[in-house]
Amino acid sequence: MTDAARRDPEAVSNFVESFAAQLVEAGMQRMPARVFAALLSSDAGTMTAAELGEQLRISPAAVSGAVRYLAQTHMVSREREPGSRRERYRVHGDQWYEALTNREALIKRWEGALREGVSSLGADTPAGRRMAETLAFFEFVEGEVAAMMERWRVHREKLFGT
Amino acid sequence: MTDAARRDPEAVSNFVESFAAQLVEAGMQRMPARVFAALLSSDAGTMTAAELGEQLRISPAAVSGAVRYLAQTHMVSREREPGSRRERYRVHGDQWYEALTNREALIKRWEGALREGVSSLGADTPAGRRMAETLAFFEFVEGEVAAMMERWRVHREKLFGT
DNA sequence: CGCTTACTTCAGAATTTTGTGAAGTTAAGG
DNA sequence: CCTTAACTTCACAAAATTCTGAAGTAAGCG
Repeated sequence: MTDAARRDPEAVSNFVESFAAQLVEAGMQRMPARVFAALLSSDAGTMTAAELGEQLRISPAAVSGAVRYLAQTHMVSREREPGSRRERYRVHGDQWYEALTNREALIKRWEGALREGVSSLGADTPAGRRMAETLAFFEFVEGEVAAMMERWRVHREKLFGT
Repeated sequence: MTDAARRDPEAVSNFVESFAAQLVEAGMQRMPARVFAALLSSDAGTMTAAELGEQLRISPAAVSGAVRYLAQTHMVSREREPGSRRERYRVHGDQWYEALTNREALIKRWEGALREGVSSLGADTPAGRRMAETLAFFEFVEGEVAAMMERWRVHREKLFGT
């Protein structure tokens, strides 16, 4: 292990907390944000519940809650080491930001609410027309995001190799 | 005014509250979400502070706070009717979702935090490499979003005319 | 000028959210 | 089977946030 590669726990912690703070500002809950940042900055890309609790100074209950949220939103995955009841949580490196970008369920619900708005306020009213346009925008974005992620994969390969 | 265009206050209110609830779920604060939904579903696309307070049953203080937030994030604009100190708040129809999409300041800060992470954890460590890749992703997205919005304007014109 | 209307700011009450300890559940290991 | 380790759930205390009423500021109007 080179000097550059030796991890300074304080530097790691500084980064974890400052990156987590940015995620919080973007609307993420505090504990999930901290847990996620810790995983992101771990060399293996995985940590156990105990390691997370120790680094972040939080209770097992807090780890459990944060991890459940992160798994539900596909930001991390859970792995069971065979023949053990210790779990490992992993950032999927190239998949978590796809989860971030792909808010499909959310957009679908917005679209539902807007469609309802168009029909209940009347498609022939100014407000109804405004909502129909907004709806068209979301439908457009939905299609574009998929194409963008495909271009990213190509771009990524060019930058970092296969 | 046709029957279809006559506004049923209860239908409007139902839509406002349900759309606001979706915005809240996406991370927006409650009052800004309700105020924004009310503006979006108004025929004129503008409302005064008094109208907002009455429809949403909230105090002038709450209107003031919500509107300040919405103006800061470019979701609505404030207009002064000349020769009056009554203000009108307006959804810019085709601009608010651009504001939603264009989280440039946010992304810039994420990039800053990640750059710091790469250098403090070491560009030659596994964690550093993971963060460098994440950083590249955000840089990529930044460029793509601008192009996507340009395509939207073209698409929009095709759907709704100039 | 002063009155009045419209918005803003601020302190605090009320609500909501968050994180903990403790008890509960599950499954490995003896 | 029984013990114990690992995670989960739950009730509650603490902390943070939200919204209000009241006081403050500014600008039109007489």
